[in-house]
Amino acid sequence: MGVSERRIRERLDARQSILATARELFLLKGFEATTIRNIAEKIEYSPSTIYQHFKDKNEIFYTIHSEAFAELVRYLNASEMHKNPMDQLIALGQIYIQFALENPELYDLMFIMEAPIDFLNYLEDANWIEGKMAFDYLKSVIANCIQQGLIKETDLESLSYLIWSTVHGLVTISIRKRGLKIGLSDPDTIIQRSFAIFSHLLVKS
Amino acid sequence: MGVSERRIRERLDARQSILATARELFLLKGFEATTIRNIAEKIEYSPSTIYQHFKDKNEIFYTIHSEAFAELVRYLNASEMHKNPMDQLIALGQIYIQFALENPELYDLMFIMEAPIDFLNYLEDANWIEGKMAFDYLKSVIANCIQQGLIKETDLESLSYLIWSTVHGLVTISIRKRGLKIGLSDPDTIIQRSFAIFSHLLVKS
DNA sequence: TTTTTTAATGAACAATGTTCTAAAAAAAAA
DNA sequence: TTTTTTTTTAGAACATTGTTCATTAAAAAA
Repeated sequence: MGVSERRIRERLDARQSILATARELFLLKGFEATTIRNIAEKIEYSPSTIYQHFKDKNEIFYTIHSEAFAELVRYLNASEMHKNPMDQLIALGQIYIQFALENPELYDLMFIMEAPIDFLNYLEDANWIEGKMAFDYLKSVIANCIQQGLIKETDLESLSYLIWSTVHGLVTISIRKRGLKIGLSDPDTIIQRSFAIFSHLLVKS
Repeated sequence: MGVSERRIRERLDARQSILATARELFLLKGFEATTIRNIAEKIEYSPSTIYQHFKDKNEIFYTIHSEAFAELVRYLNASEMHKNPMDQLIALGQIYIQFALENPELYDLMFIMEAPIDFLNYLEDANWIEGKMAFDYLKSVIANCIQQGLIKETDLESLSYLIWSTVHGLVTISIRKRGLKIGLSDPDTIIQRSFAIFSHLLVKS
């Protein structure tokens, strides 16, 4: 009988509507201003029902964070149009920056906020697979660059960490509003220019 | 009569003890876990008294944030032992990283957390002078490098932003715990190695 | 001593995440 | 169809939070 299947489907639907609403409110008002009661009200359930689907607020936002990684991957895939790994690497950086600037709240959740990592720490010895996969992908592209002699550097891990850090730094200064109130010209422009300088440094190395 | 002077002094003492306690608790337990009631209890005042000295919790932590900048400047001053501006620039980066790794909570408050900036936004058209001064100092050192032909780059602002972003990115990935759960080797080590690579890129440009 | 100004308090408010017990609904068994 | 069992939902309750406000205590001025 398909009754139990329907129940599973209903549970999944409820879960999905919680996530969709949480995400909507989060993008609209931010993490702290998105309350369990807000979410519950919008999906017309009681607050306590939400706790049958998620351990706590952090788990909800950990899940959204994971979904956001799927979107980032979709962005990054566009880099594979480039045959030359150096071109691909630079495209990767540009797309990463583009994703962050177009989805600052999601980027925040993925790479700055503590909530998702707090939930991860609650699960014992759980790895941050979303981050690890993205970093491994970056590493593989850089490895190609090295292999083809486009970059001469032996320490793959450190170079990858440097490149990630650089684009991460470029966008987080902006996202956490340290760039605005410092008298800089338009944030997006300076990020693009800074990345261009960094690309030149890399290519000529 | 010195009576009003004493009262001013007493007010300042109270203010200072609020700040000292807030800072102590913050370094121990973090921002959110440091409550107004915690602070009040420790200095043996009622919670409401604190609001006679500070508008809200954000103002307390904005003040601590400003004090932390004085400490950062103390760190950075050590870079002036170098005559060669390129050496100074690299020392600047290393000291900046050192400060962040030795005072991760303070660094968080200064460059990542939203609380101080939220308070700044409450004051209308207030500039982030602490950040601006630090950035201007960095710019001046880089300007010296350009002037002496050690770096060939016309866009001073973008290059400065790039260098700041890079060291900021290096340390924030670690501070917000994205480096740990990714299977990286020791965070401090990889940060040092990555910065060394970056230094080489800069020097050879 | 009396008046006025200043400082400090304690109670109270609204909002939060979360838990727990009881009710309602649905499914399974009789 | 009726009864029993299981699952789902709700509502009340708890402890905490930042913050405000009327009232009391203290200190300074007159």
